[in-house]
Amino acid sequence: MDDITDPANLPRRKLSREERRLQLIEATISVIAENGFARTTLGEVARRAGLSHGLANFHFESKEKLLAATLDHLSDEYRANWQAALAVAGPHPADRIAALIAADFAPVICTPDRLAAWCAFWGEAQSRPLYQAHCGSNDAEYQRLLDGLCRELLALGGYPGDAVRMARVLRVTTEGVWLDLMTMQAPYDRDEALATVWAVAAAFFPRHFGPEGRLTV
Amino acid sequence: MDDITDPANLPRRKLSREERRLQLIEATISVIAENGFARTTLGEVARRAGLSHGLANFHFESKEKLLAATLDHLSDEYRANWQAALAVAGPHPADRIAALIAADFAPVICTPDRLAAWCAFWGEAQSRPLYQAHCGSNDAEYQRLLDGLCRELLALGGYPGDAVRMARVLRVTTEGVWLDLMTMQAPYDRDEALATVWAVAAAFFPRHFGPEGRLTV
Amino acid sequence: MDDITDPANLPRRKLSREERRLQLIEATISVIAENGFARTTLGEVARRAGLSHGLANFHFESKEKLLAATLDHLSDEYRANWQAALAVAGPHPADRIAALIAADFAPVICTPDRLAAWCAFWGEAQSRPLYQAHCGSNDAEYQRLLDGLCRELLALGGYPGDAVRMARVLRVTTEGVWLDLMTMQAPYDRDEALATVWAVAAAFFPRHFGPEGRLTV
Amino acid sequence: MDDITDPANLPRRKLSREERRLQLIEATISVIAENGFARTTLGEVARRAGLSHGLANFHFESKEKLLAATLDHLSDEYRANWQAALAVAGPHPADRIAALIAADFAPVICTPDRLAAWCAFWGEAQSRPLYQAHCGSNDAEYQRLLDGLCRELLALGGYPGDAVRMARVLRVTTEGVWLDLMTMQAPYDRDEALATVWAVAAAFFPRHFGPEGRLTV
DNA sequence: GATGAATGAGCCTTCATTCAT
DNA sequence: GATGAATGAAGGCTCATTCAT
Repeated sequence: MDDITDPANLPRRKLSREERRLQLIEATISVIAENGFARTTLGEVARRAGLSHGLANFHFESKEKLLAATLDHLSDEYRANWQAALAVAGPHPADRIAALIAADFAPVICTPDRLAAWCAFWGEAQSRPLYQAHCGSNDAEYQRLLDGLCRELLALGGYPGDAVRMARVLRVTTEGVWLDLMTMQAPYDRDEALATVWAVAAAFFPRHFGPEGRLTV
Repeated sequence: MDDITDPANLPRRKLSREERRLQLIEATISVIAENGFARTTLGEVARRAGLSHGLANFHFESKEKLLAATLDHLSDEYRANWQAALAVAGPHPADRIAALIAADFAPVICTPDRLAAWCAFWGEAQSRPLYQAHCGSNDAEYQRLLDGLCRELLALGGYPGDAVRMARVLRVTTEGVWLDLMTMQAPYDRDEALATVWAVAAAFFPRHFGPEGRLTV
Repeated sequence: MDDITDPANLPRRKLSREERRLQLIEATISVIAENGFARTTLGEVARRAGLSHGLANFHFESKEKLLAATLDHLSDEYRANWQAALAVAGPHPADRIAALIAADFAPVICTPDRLAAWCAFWGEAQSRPLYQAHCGSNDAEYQRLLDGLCRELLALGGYPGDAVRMARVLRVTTEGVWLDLMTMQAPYDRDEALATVWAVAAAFFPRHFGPEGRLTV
Repeated sequence: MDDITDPANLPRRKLSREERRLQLIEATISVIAENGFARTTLGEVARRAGLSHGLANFHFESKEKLLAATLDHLSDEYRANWQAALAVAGPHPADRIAALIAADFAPVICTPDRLAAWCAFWGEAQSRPLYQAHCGSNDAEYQRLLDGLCRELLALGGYPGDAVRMARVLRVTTEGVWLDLMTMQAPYDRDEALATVWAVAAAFFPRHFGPEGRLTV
């Protein structure tokens, strides 16, 4: 009855807290991406994770907290991604800006599921306080960093213009092409998306960002 | 009891089909903006319009169709706005591009409610087929137009670069700053938003779009 | 504006009270037959009658009363039918019983719509008081008549058995084959239905009801 | 507060799936019988079962499927009843026909609630496809059996007549007296109902079915 | 008479949450 | 830890009824 060698007992083996949480968070991203915020239910999340209905509540206490944890996960993952990219980038501001741009289209980050989940969080007014609470500081950190890099490169290159606006354009262009990838019926591919953001950098910093997607420092 | 000024008697006043539909659509935009897609209920829409919930179904048959009609309304309104702007713009491509950019930030269009509603429709996976069906052709028309104008201006000004990408950047930058206006805790104002998009145009077409938000043809 | 020769005014011409009522009752029978009791709505009845929604209530005050009037109509029609059949039948009890049986399968009465409506009224518990109130006396009259005829024929023919039971069997067999016509996937036709009831009469009164559906008095 | 005898705690007691399903099906039969098809609501069914309305959907997914399960239950119960009766009946066709007739008036089957529910399913056009899908095969099996028995007895006894029609009359007479029990204000009792069907058998097969409800083989 | 907009009660269904096992 | 039965609030929708026009 309690034979641990019985295969029927195997699926029931208890996973660690953290493993279960991650499993449920990934399922949540997937469900949000596919069904949208409005039709994301705990039941569907649990089903996709191959778990029972009640377990999601057991691990996260409430749907609200599961969504918050999901947003946290996405935000941390995003931050870790660009930080890793920065770590291996050269010291020149153009290098670092290029690294940040490229990082946004890394295969781990620029996944259909993850893009759709981001869009859902942006679009849902209900989630705005959630978003502020969980991504606000990460976003602000990113923005300060990009602002600084643009200011440095502006000074180095003697370019005209407003660094804050340029940083903003770089950021929102990325978000915009992400939206395109979600919204359009026959969207362009990830390379074209990256090239589009690169074109912005090339327009702002023509002597550093070449037309062919290469740095020309 | 028969006091016609009694507000309780007002809802029973009959309006024409079109007036009621518009009233309900405006209420829908308002509710989506405030509560998000997931928490937009027929009941709340009706309450905000000061009507009974049954009336929404009477006029639109279902929630789905009310949302579709709302999206149609937004889409038509947006299209009418930029077409009107084009109608009074000069023939030069720079004039026309500037008109299109400015139109996106017209007070009628760039309303908090309307921006939030647009974002909600973009973000909700559930509404993607709806969006395609109701805005797809308008979007495509806008994009073709902007593509053509960029191509003309590129040729006229002897600028380097890819017209399609430039048109795309102009469009997604607008969407991006709209998102900022929705997402940020302390967003910049509409003028700064417009200036941001203008900065893109100035970077792409420096001899036509001056740094001060003025055409320099 | 009030040109009576304008063809557009023709469909609006006001019908007499009785014509409208009949029109609505026929529509009700049709809707009950097709959709069943549970899905019979005033709206559908009005639509099928080609009239406006509110008119049904205007003429019948409530749905309940429309159904009652429909049942009255069916009941009166049924009664009128067998009374007419009796009026032209000979005086012999066998003649009169045969006339009653045949009357139940007259093309005017034994219509799919009407059968289905009868079944609906029988089946719907809710309508049982309604049924009693509106058909009870007609049913009782019919039953007394048939009881009497069976008693006479029993005496005349020297048959054994209980007249009341025989009358009951004749009646319920008719109802039963009606139900068959409604319930079965591939029911037999009206002639076979009539032959079935005739077979009962032939079993009870073999010297009067021949095997070939002919009286053998 | 934790008193297990407190009735308020009872509903929270968990039962197995099958027990709950049966409980809800019995409640459904009862509500259909009392209120009719049109006024059978999940809420009323749940209330009568002493459960929450959500549970009905939990166990049956939809009202439609609850009704289908109810019909299945009735149909299986009916079939099991006459099969059990056949199992203990003698081999002679008259014995078997008599067993079938008597089975239809067994106290378990011929309950007011169950009769009313049957009538409701017959009468409601909406439920006709449901009926075909769930009772069609059982009905056909019963009919084939009765056809065969009548044919055998006809041959054995040298009776004139059409076996199929006789079988049909036996069946519809049963249904008809059932309807009487439902429809009439002061119906006769179950014994008289049985005697009525017996009278039919006696008329068809006089040398086997005696006038006193006894087989005379 | 006739129309159809408007109301609101009531239904079916979904789903977050609780909790006995 | 894990399961899944049970609850009940809330949402979408239908429809009988009312009533201004």
